[in-house]
Amino acid sequence: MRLSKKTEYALRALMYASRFPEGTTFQIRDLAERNGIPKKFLELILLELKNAGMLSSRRGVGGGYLLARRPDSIRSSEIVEVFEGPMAARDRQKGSGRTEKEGASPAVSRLVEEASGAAAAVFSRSTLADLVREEDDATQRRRSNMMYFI
Amino acid sequence: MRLSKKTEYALRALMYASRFPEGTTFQIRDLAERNGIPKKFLELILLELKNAGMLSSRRGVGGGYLLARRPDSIRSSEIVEVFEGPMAARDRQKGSGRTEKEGASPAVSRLVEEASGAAAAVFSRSTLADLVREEDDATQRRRSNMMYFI
DNA sequence: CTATATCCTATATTATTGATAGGATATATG
DNA sequence: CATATATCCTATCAATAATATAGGATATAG
Repeated sequence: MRLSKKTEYALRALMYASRFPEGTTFQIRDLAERNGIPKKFLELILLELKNAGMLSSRRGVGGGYLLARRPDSIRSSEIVEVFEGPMAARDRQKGSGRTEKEGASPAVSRLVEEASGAAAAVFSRSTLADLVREEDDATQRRRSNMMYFI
Repeated sequence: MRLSKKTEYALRALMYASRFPEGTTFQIRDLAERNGIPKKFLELILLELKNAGMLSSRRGVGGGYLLARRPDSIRSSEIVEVFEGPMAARDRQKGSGRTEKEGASPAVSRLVEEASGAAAAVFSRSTLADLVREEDDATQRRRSNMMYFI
């Protein structure tokens, strides 16, 4: 299972956004520079996240982006699905959907959907707040380990 | 989660192979024609499956391919991994592996690996024999449904 | 009015996937 | 041994998707 750069950048961007106090904005330029993400590419991504309702923005001087929802209310699965599309095909009504692939085997399709569902469940159990917390913990652990060598 | 055409064709090919009595061969041409798979493309796929030890072959007149192992001993995960690569990064020894992506967040990497692992587990629980059986059941059910409308 | 920063659409670039091409090699059979 | 058959192998092409850049339009604070 591989995430596209877009998704990876989006996750990192939202983690970055989570670190700002509620109501304060950050600028694309800073986010891009500090995280080594191409600025123009990042613009497109933040726009999509805004359209998905996870970010909001203020234009013009002193403007920027900010989280539109609390980090603990944003599931990782929501973020991933913005860029990777729906992870498991769901609520298809029989006959109407374009679920019927050309020569696809029903058994194979079913297996793939089960696997997708299992992966989706993992992303659903994780929130943006979890990711930020885990990242901080990892950084903390790294610091402690270094202390041993002083 | 999406499987490449190669993987999809490989699964279908092995299911096809499973339906032949042990020790008897089938030809690429027939498999390709009956399943709507480009013949030359299929050649490459069967060759990879042979190199992976799932098929064996006899060349020349009267030759062809045949399963090298019993269908119930071949996990779907093995087949998928031939074409999609290892599903979950495992047994990496610290420092030596090329697991360190450029600006990747540890928390994100960990999440992706957990999701991959969950998907991989699903494929691991399924065997080629399961797929064939399920396919037959589905076909049977479709027939029964049709009977209602006579 | 001007500097700033998001918004929007189009295009370019690169990588991956899907598919073809053409012959080399092995082998059963007459 | 000649021939037809079928796998084996490597190279290349074509189509698509992913990644990235370009250039301005629009809004807004001061």
